[in-house]
Amino acid sequence: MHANVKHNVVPLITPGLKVACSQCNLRELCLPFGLSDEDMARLDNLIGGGRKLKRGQHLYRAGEAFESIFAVKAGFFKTDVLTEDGRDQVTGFQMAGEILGMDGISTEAHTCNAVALEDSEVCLIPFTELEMLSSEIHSLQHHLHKVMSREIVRDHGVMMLLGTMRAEERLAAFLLNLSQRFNARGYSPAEFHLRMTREEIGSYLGLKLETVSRAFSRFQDEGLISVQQKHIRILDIPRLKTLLAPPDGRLG
Amino acid sequence: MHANVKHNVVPLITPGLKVACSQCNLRELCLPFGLSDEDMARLDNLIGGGRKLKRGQHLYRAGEAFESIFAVKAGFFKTDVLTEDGRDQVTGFQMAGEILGMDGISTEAHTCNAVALEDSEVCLIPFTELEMLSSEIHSLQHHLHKVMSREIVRDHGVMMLLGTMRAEERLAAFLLNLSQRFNARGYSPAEFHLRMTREEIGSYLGLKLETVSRAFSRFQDEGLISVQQKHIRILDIPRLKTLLAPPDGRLG
DNA sequence: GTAGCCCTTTGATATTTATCAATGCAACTT
DNA sequence: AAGTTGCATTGATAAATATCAAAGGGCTAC
Repeated sequence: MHANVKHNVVPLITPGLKVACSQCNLRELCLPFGLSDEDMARLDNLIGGGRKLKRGQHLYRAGEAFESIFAVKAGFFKTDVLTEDGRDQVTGFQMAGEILGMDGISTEAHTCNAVALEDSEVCLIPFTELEMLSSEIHSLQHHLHKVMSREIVRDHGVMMLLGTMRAEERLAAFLLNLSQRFNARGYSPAEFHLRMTREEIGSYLGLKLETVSRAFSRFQDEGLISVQQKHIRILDIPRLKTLLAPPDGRLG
Repeated sequence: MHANVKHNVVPLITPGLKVACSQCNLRELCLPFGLSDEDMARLDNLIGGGRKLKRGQHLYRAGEAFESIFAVKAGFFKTDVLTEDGRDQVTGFQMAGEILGMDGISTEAHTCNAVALEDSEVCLIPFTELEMLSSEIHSLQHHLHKVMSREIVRDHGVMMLLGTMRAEERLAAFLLNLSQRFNARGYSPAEFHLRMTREEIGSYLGLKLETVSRAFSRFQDEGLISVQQKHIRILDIPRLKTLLAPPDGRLG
């Protein structure tokens, strides 16, 4: 009775196998998107072996030298930024097929922490080698740029969320985003298991954990979702979506 | 009596001249950073002529086809995202030497609007050509990646601001950020002219314009700054910085 | 030069979210 | 199996910010 329930075809994870983009079920979501077989073989060649992490382990920490980016092969991560004065902001949650570590390129050092929220596995992509290969393979270069750009666009979405939405709107947006991403990976969009705590959700959404908890309870009372600890079932996706679009709209 | 007052050497703008990275005073802040003379000449060659914009004009709009990124040569811009339901979030303010438009790479269409907040000039950098050239010039490729990564890091900083700071902290961070960027361009870090309205500041900071106005007034009452409409003079930078670091610290 | 408009400021009040506190639940350990 | 610990829920209250409203100031355009 545990989420996530597979609801259709795509077999997702083949744990224990040697990393190889050409064999990976995530290739359409990940860096090798659109490469020819030949080019994919060259990419395979530069990608370092996979690395497994236990829940709670850091993939990298702020300040560490930047050498690679990472593709999530299985599992679930959070990234967060910590300032000297003790502020802590979760900047994202990453799942299979998503790329981690691009923040480190600018300063040659990671600027945030990446932590596995469940037992996970990543592919290691040495960045200098990736740049070299992408000079030769135009579609790889372009796709890398798209991935980085997509991250910028995603960040703008988070700014929108933090800057303009109230607590329940933020949580609705968060749930719908997770739902859509699980769906894209062949999991149920309606029923899933949260890997993060209320506090981590709160940090991501700019809310306190109590506020997150209350919003969950309210959604449950209203029949939008059912919540049992970390197990979420979305009962009414359309109505959840309407929470994001104020009916009359502060359209000023 | 108008800001911004030049406080040292760097002559910044040479309006009317043909764009040429090799002649540009911004080259150390901008894309050609670190290129040899020869490579810079090649970059010169691909950069389309400059484009001038009057205050209020759009450089691009969300939905338009993406073809180029832009380097701000002179002036001041804002970028904002608008959703169907009427939410409006300013995602950044850009000044000389900064790059605009990288959000458009991922979908081949711009995802936000860029508007000149004063009469401005940009260099047009056709992206396909830039990719081709950067395949050949490794340092250009790497610097482009750094610029994109820097944008991601900047966005994380904004998330931190929106997610963890209260109104006065946000405004202090905003002013200190502007101060530092003006300083880096040879302008006074203590005295400058805001190009944006209180509402635009508020949108960027996730606050209502009245809250921004009150925070300005409070800072003035406390002798931290002097405000006269859009003219800002920072009187006590160190004390403004302490506003960002809560003395005891919510260091939980 | 002047009228009009937009921007800004300030006050009073309402709303939202945080804080403080206590209890309950569940998984993990021993 | 019981105890421990961390996580989640819920309630009462406080604090922060938004909203509504009105008036003043400065810039722009005519």
